[in-house]
Amino acid sequence: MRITKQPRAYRMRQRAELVEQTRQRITEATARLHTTIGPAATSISGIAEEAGVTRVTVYRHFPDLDVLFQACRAHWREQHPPPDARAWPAIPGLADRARHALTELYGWYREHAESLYPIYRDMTSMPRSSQDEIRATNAWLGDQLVDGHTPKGDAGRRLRAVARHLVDYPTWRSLAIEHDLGDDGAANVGVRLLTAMSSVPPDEGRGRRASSRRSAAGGP
Amino acid sequence: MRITKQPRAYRMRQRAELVEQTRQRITEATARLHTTIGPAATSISGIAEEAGVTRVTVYRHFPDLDVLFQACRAHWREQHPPPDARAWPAIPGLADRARHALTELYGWYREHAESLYPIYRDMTSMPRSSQDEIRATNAWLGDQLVDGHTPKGDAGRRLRAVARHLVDYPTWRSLAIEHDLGDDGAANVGVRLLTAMSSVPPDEGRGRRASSRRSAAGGP
DNA sequence: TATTTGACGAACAGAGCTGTATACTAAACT
DNA sequence: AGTTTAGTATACAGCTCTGTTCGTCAAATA
Repeated sequence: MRITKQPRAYRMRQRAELVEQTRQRITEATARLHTTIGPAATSISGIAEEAGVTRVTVYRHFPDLDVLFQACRAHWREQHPPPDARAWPAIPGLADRARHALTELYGWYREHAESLYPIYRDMTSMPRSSQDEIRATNAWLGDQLVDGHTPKGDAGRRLRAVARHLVDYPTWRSLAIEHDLGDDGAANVGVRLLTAMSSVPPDEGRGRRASSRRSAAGGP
Repeated sequence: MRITKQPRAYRMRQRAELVEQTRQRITEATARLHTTIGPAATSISGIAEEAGVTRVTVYRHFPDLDVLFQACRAHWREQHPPPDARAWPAIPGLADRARHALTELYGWYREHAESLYPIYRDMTSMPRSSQDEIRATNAWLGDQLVDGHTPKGDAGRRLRAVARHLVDYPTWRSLAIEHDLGDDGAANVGVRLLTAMSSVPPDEGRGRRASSRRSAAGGP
């Protein structure tokens, strides 16, 4: 170890690249395991083996598991881009938007049903940070679905709650797969529910509060 | 060991009782663990310790884990009887019945929210037999909810699917807790959805209706 | 060419769980 | 009073995982 002020200039051009490749292999191995056996059954040893690397190497690259999990999720989503929910609010009618959005989203869920399954199943065995990230993403999705259609009071809160419930992967799975409605069937249920909810009497929710029009709701 | 035809009369009056007590302690210990740390984290060692018994004793009483799990569930449900869904079909109107049934059921879920949580969370780590039992119970609950209101074709199938979705514990949890609708709010959503579904045009189910594909780019 | 360093290989000590086997104890039984 | 047996205590051998340390190798680098 050097204690000199200028500890010798060392740039690592190609070196850095190799290092990055190793990091990638670890990240990808983790993603592969998370989407098959699931996070709960994924051990450091397993990751190392899957990546063709020593356990020590994994520890070196990711002393903090949270970082690995985040990198893993980021990598996977980059390779499997979800529908662009930012475009949803452009569709004015709630029913139209819901039909479009849910069809799009449920299609994506269907496409990656197997991969996403272990993730949601093992949610609680993941670090808090990852859980929060997933939950935030989901909440944002729901908000995009009803943005501009949520009145100020409880009616708005209820509609948003239902929207968030509908965009959740487990909800899709329950409707479309477990109860055999299929993607279209599940989407129709969602549309029906949202339109039905948007005309709920104001006293039907958690408390009582008047309903008005207009609202905003933004993304994270 | 005796090989006589009549291998010595041995009745075990009080003995049998003590044995049964031990079995009970094991069953209760298992229930306690399942409803706290969850089935996935419940080891034989843990059960033995919790029951104040040796591992060997657990093995002796329950060579088959499935049997233990079933006994455990039966015991718990006996101590915490769920609403009597057999009474539901007596209520003629779908909306009325749904309101009554869901309020009752969701109240029970609320009461045992903490206990049921680990069970459903760790569903997949339980023996198939237990999973099937739970699923069957749920399906039956849903059927009671819409019994007599299901037309012959797809419309009936869809309504039943929605009903089964609504009586599922995870659905309650998602609506009432995760998305903060509370029990009443969740029940109202259920009623709304069921009544909305019972008037769905017959072509809206699993049928066609093409969908736009993905639009790339990610959310947040 | 001499230096740096990422990755390897091997080992350590520890933890927890599994299933099986043994001999012993004490209480319930006939 | 003698027999049966549920439960104990203890041990074995096996498996997987954890986190850390240390010496070595080879390739990228100045």
